[in-house]
This record gives sequence, structure tokens and C-alpha cells, in this order.
Amino acid sequence: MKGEKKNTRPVSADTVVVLDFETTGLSPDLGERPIEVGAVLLEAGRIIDRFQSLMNPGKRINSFIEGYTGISNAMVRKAPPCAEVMAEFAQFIQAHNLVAHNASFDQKFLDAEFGRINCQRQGDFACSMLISRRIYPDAPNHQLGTLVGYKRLKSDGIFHRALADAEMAAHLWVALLGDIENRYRISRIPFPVMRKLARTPKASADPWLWQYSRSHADVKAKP
DNA sequence: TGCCAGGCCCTCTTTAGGGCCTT
Repeated sequence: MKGEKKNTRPVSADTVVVLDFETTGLSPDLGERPIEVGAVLLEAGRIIDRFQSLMNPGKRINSFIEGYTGISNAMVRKAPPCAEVMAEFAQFIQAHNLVAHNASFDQKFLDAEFGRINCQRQGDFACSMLISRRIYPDAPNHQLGTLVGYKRLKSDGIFHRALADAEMAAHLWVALLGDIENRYRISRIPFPVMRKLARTPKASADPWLWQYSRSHADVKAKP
């Protein structure tokens, strides 16, 4: 698929790229590589562009990953190499801020692959999983698929494929923003505040958000 | 041959251990 069109959307406070990697394993430090990347560009809570590509990791995919993702060695054999795909992906994400579910995982792989092609990430990462743990403490668990069901979010029923997971994470991100803004009566919560929320100790996240709400009363009232 | 990550978060904690989450 790649980008539906060349992404020239200007970076703004209202744009964020939600991304997901499928990989050969858990850690690039152990030589694992991506086999697929999927991402969507959100603008003011709406998906306005998509990116998806398989890539050839230059190593065999083990049977667990083949079963887990449905991505086979035969599928990636004819795919472009990681370096080519990641160079295109860098054009897609530009300097937009980034979101992923368990972002530390995707950040590791993105930075490792960008390092291989001498490319530098400009946007900051926020983690929908860490924020979900703070905003949805009563969810059965905080796996992406569970949260999609818990919040009755849109899903095409495909899991563990990069674009499908990125789209679900995007819907979750929009739900988080809406629920925080409604619960704490904040008109628009900035991306840096979401990043700070993810790093706020879980037990103090609720009072911290109320404090933030009170200190930003000038933007509290919704039209 | 067998094993391999790492940050977060809770608790039977803090001089630690184990589950969660990502593939």
C-alpha cells in the first residue's frame, strides 16, 4: 500500500502518526528486524492518510511469528528491504508526533532502523498503553485487542497486522483524548500533556489531571 | 544445547520478585 499519497500535511498540534511494527522478535538488540510497518496520520481525531508495507528483514521469520502475524517467509521474500521501506516511512512521519501501543517497543525498532539509514526521528513518542492503564483501570487487561472490545471501538477483526493494529490504536487514542477531556472538563489536551500523563505515577494520575484541569480553567469551557 | 528484552507497576517491597505488554 505505502502512503495513499505523498504526505505533505504540515506538522501541527492537531496531527499525530499512530504506528505499529510487526517484527521477527522482541528486541533489535538481539538482531531482530521489522517485517511490516503500518501507520495512520490523525488530524484533529480523524484518519487522513495511511502507510503500510511489508519488508524483507534479511533473516528467517520463525514459526511462532509466522503463526502470530500470518506473515510468512514467502511473503517478505519479494518485499523491499527494511532500509528502502524505512526511508519511505520517514517521509510519511515527517516531524509528526508519534503514538504506539506499548510505545517503548515500537520506538526501539523505529530508532534502530532509522539508525541504520542515518535518519533521525524528530517527533516525540506517547504510549496509549500507559495512558490506558491510568484512564481505564477497570478494563480486563490493557492489551490493544481487549481495549478495542472494552471501548467498543471500530475494528475490522484483523489483529497482529501492522495497519490494522495502527488503526485500532488510533481509535483508542481518540477515545482516550475524548474521555479525558470529558471526564476532567478540558477543552483540548495537548500532546505533551499526554506524554506527561503517561509518566505520572499511576496512583496520582487522577489528582494530577484534576490539578491540570483547574490550572487551565481558561480553556475548560466547551462551546 | 539452551537461552536471550526492557520498562512499568504492584506487593507478601525498597538490599526483590514477578506479572503485564509489545513481536
